Amino acid sequence: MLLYNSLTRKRDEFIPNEPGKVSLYTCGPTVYHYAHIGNLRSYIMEDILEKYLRYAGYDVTRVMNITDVGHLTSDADTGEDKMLKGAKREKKTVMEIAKFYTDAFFADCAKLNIKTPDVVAPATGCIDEFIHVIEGLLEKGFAYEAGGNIYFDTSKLKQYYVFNDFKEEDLEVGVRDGVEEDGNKKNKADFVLWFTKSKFDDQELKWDSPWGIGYPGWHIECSCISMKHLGETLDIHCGGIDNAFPHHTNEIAQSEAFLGHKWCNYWFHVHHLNTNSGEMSKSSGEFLTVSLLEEKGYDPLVYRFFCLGSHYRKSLVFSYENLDNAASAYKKLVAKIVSLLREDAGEIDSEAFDEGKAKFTAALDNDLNTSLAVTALYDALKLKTTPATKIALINDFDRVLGLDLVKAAEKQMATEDEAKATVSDDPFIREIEEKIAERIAAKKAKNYARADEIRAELSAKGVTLIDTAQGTQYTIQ
RNA sequence: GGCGACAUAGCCAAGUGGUAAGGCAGAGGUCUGCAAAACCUUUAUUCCCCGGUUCAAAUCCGGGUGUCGCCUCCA
Repeated sequence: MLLYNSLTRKRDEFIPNEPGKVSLYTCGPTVYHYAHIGNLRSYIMEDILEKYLRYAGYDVTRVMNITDVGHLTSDADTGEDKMLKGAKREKKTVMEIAKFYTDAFFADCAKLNIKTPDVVAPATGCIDEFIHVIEGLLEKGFAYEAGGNIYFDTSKLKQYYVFNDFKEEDLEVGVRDGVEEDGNKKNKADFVLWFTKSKFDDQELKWDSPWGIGYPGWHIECSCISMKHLGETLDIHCGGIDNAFPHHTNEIAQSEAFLGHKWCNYWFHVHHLNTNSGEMSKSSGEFLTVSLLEEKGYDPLVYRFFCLGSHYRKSLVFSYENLDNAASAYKKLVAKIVSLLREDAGEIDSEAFDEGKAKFTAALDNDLNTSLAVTALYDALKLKTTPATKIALINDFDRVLGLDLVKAAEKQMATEDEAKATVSDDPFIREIEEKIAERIAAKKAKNYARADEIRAELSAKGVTLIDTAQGTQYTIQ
């Protein structure tokens, strides 16, 4: 399998450290607010990666952190802790905020068929490990104390900028508003491992440490949580592209300085979801969440399908027009599967099955080409073979794609059958059925004006009539 | 200013040197009294631009242009 690796900047053949096993680490959310659908695009694409690795036969262990402390809005001591900000906004404690938004995050993931990682580790549960690693870095001379805080010394590394060919003198400090230079740093790129001096006296969560009471820097948590659960080497590290620098760069710096050897081989970065007006953000424009899409009548899986139509290394533009596009394609797929399920299933033709499957794996083997994998799904439906074979293929693909297509089709069939079988004990249903009978009679008598009138009447009550070969069917809104 | 990614029809996209897949939308048709659905047909002489290499370039090379991202909050 070929996988683009941000470290080498090309597609590399994926070879795990231990044959047959994959250790996978994902930067999880900072649980100070709801995740927006741009955040969730990353988790959807990472879910595809995880599921495809499993599909390909690997024994995968996936770990995700939950950032529930110490993530400042700026790296200098002047920034505000995001968790604290969230707590203030909602007049709750930091722990209450963390619990609430962690649950909300996994609820969104469930709706999008994103598998919960094998290990989910909140940062606040690993303080001892953070302290242990920081102590090690101090001992080895990779860290120093200044102004009460512990900093990582990037000048001690042979190569610090691993993902970008940055030259320190070219970097602009304070390119964004609200970011100030921290005078305690020896080098521009140094970063905080542990804070003891904070301007925020009301920082709720603090721990004792050899350097005084304080709290960890943001970057240290991912390194430590990964090492705690996955050991000294890691196969794939995932995250959004914006995290490549500085977050992942810092993770590599501190992990490899501490371990004294190469840490992670493959870096998988998902590009951003944008809107027509630019990057999606929590602070500007419409705050797009899964719940909002649901309110607007979209099945969350339609959003997943929308994401699969594009490649994870391309930025994708979100618009309702594009989502409608996906919704309509999804609906058509389900309808096709419904008609397949109503046919005689027949036997599974293993030759056709293998042919369909080969296209699918070829697509995903090539740097997770989900768009082509979806095409393989369409191709499977077009194969000249039995419905049983097609359904088997769709179910097989869905282990990776997670679109619940057969499930959705079965649900639709059940609704249709139920509507047919319902006996008229409900007066409204009885009225509808009487009207339909009257309309059929009118049609027979070629009284089309009356037939259309009845259809309009029912339509006003939210009942849509559809004439099919099997007779008139109706749906109630 | 520096670094990186990307650029293919109205939209989403495939394509990794051999003459432009697929999906959505649109158009025309078949079937229906009409709708709807379904099915069939159709929609890029050309891949951001300009050079170059080659028998052959969307694909390789050089130079531009544009969009997005990063340069200490973001996925």
